[in-house]
Amino acid sequence: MTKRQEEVLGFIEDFVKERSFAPILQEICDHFGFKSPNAASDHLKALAKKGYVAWSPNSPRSIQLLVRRAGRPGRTDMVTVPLLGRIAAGHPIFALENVEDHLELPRQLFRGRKLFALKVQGDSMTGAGIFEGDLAILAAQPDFENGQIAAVVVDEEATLKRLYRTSRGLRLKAENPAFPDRVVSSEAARSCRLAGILVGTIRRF
Amino acid sequence: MTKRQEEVLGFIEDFVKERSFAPILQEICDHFGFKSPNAASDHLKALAKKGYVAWSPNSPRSIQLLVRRAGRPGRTDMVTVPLLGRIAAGHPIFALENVEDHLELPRQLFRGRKLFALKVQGDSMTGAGIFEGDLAILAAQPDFENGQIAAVVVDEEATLKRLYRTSRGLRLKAENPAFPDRVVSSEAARSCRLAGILVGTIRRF
DNA sequence: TTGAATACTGTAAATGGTTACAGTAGGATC
DNA sequence: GATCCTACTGTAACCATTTACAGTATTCAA
Repeated sequence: MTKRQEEVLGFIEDFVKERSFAPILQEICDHFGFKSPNAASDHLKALAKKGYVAWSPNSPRSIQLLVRRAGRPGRTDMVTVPLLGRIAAGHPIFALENVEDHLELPRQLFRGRKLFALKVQGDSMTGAGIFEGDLAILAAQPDFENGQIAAVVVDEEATLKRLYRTSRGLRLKAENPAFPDRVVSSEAARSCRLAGILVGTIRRF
Repeated sequence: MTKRQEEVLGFIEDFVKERSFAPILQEICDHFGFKSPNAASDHLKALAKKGYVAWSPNSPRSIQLLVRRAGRPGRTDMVTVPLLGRIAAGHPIFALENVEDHLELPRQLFRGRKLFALKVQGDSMTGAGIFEGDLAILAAQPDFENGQIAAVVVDEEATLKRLYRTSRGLRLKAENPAFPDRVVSSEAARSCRLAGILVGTIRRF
């Protein structure tokens, strides 16, 4: 592949990436300043001959890219956030068996380093604007500050609650009058692990 | 989306999956046995109006799928979503002077193509779990379906409300008993523009 | 130094594909 | 009973896009 052909192929790749369909000959010409559609056509014939692209005769925008080349570097720094399902009490939170899916999110969107996501179940936090089906984004952290919302693993289950330290132990407060507070004594607190604190929510309509 | 429209959309998805470019109208017609290209054209117009596809006029094979339904792998490409501030009634929504900031989001996180964001002000939609300070992600669309939450520009201001078509005009319903409904008559509807429909929210704690 | 490939310009024909306009029929809504 | 939306048929105009044909200049290998 010549240098020029590589440039043309690169342009087509970029075009497809951005618009999700291939350019017409004229658009290739416009980009490079060619004054005849045959300039683009010639390049495509060469690329087809060498196996980089294919297209159907008489069909606009039918160019197919046949070779996947090294991807260009992305500008935004992304984090892959695991969407966790059931969190078993005995297992480490990030165990592979817990991972149901992955989200790719821009790193700077939410604060915190070790991020993970949970799908909200139940209505215990509706008072804080957190509803069933929301994605809760959490930062894995060993500690919390009074009044923060966090995911706590108690009895083999992860629940989202507002946390307070009290003289009698840990207080888990739901943001919904229908759900009573729950106090975990300091002794029992060993069977109760802080999974992470809430840094954000995402809801899709 | 009607059953037939879903079938057409499904065919386009399959076609793109297999051949990596969109079909022409005639190919859609061939598949369904339509005898006029307008049959396919009509379906596409309906799908476009509802935000499922987009295409460029006079451009063969330029149909873009806007909603990711079946869990396609696809690498994460990003959209730059403008965070809009004050939306002046006379100006185009995307006017540069409106843009306060930009968000980089994974394209497949929210459906819709022309995305923009607004910072929620006020408590009129708390019943729908939308609170002051939330980022509302909206898709610019010319039309809506009954009951959808949308940003409407009335009197130089953008408000988020649930929309209904009624015999007397457009009904803007707040999701908070403290805020009364508002009905915009068909005549006054000219001074009231649909900016976009709500596709998601993001909250940062 | 000849031939073959690359890298284009320029014009025009041919055709592929979209769109416009007109119309039919059924179902839903009010 | 009027009106609107869906779901098509049919014809034809319009134009977008490809392709054919003819030609120039440069590079590179045999």
